[in-house]
Amino acid sequence: MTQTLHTPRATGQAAITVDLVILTIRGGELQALLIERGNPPYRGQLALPGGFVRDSETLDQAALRELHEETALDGRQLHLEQLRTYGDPHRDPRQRVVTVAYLALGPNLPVPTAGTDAQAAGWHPVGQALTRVLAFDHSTIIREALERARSQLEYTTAAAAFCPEPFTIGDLRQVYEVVWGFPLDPSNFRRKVTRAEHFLRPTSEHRVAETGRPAALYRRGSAQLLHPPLLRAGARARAQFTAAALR
Amino acid sequence: MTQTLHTPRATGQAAITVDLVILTIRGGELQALLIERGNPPYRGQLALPGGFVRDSETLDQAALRELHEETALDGRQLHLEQLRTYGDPHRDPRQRVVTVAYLALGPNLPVPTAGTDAQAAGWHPVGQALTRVLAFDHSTIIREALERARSQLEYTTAAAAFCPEPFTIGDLRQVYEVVWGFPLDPSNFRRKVTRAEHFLRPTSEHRVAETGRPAALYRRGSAQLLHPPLLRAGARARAQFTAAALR
DNA sequence: ATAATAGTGTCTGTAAGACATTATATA
DNA sequence: TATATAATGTCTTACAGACACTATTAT
Repeated sequence: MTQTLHTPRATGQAAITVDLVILTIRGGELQALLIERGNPPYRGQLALPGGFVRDSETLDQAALRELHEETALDGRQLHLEQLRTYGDPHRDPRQRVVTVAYLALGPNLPVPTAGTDAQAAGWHPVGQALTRVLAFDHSTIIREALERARSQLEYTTAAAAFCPEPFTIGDLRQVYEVVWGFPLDPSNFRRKVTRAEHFLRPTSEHRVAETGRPAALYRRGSAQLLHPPLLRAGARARAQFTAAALR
Repeated sequence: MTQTLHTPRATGQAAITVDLVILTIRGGELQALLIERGNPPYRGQLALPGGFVRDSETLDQAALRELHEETALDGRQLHLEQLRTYGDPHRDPRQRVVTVAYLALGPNLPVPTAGTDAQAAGWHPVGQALTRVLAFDHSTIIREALERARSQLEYTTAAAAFCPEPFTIGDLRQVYEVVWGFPLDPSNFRRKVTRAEHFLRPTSEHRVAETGRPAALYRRGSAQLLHPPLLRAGARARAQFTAAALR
């Protein structure tokens, strides 16, 4: 027990790692950063980036460090949160490894440099990533991360973490559409996010696109939570109805 | 890294425990199960129940086992979910201990038996528990657990886990009032929960109270999520307004 | 009758969904 | 001009908050 801990024994000892589900939007698609394993087990298979937690660092610090090693970004610009911990005794065939999974959302992240262990790292559309067999229990982790990300968009302002500043309301709407996988009404979406307090900070600038009226540019506001939430339920019902009508 | 793990080294090794925030409603108050530590460090201080994860069990199994050891209940009747993982390198002064915290919600749990390590276990109102200094980082854990529980009541049917079956709508409303800490309109609450699909399963029975009209009895329905959610925001705003008016 | 809680009904304000209309750019 | 996207406005529906009113028990 935490309370007694008379003697340090093998019981309860495990290696601690952090694994990162790093999501970004590239080419109008939601993509996740995956590495190709260079060593057994699961050699040659895709896996989430991650690594050991060092003796001197907190779990959050370990996640930030791994994030920096993989994407050369510091955590100040993006959304990073603990997702869940996975500790099945046989999730790693070699020894017991308990991994704390983190979810990171970032804007237009760069093509990753070659990993420190000469592992190829690259972006993969999450749709593909979900159908592939990943190493360890990483398929489960990425599936739960995607659901968390979708849910975060409902109740928080996390969607703005996907947008490089400054951004338009159209950019922000595209984030929702790509992550949720169905279209939103542009008019109602605008009304919703502009009325939410401190979600968007207006600028006086505009962006001239290839075509169409120039769009006003915004920056991220101070709000973390979205009140009231922007729920998928109604829109999803409509999308399902549409999908049913097409069958 | 999880991916390489060339050599088993000290780096990343830690003891793994589970800690439980077990909440129930007793005497119209939200209470948490705490143990009094019989050994240093933090001897004599209050702490969350918990213990080592065994080599052969999953994290969820460890939480269920500890729950059974502390309350003599199996997990089938109550709500149990992983809360968060705490791994500050100095959270335990003796060695590195990473703990996976769980949140358990149960109906009218019994007075706990003496702990296996002769530790006194007992129920404490969460309000008091929050003001006391608990062992380790358990004050943080219980604070985050309370916020999670309050949030769960908004988006899920978890409130019913606090009610011994069968229960009345008044019982269920009292759960919300006790956990959230402010009163709800009985009429609107009834409309909300009865219209939510598969939240409540009606029975043909009624309960005759000391006074007042007998109340219809319900059992928990199959729904896990509450659509649309029952948000604190509006009600909280009213409560704050009321509190402000009283000052 | 009175008190107390259960349960129903109604009015109002807010916000979401659907969709029409106007504004401003490029080709 | 046509086309595309931005931005505003309008109508309707769903639902929450407030609260009046009825129902059914015990004292």
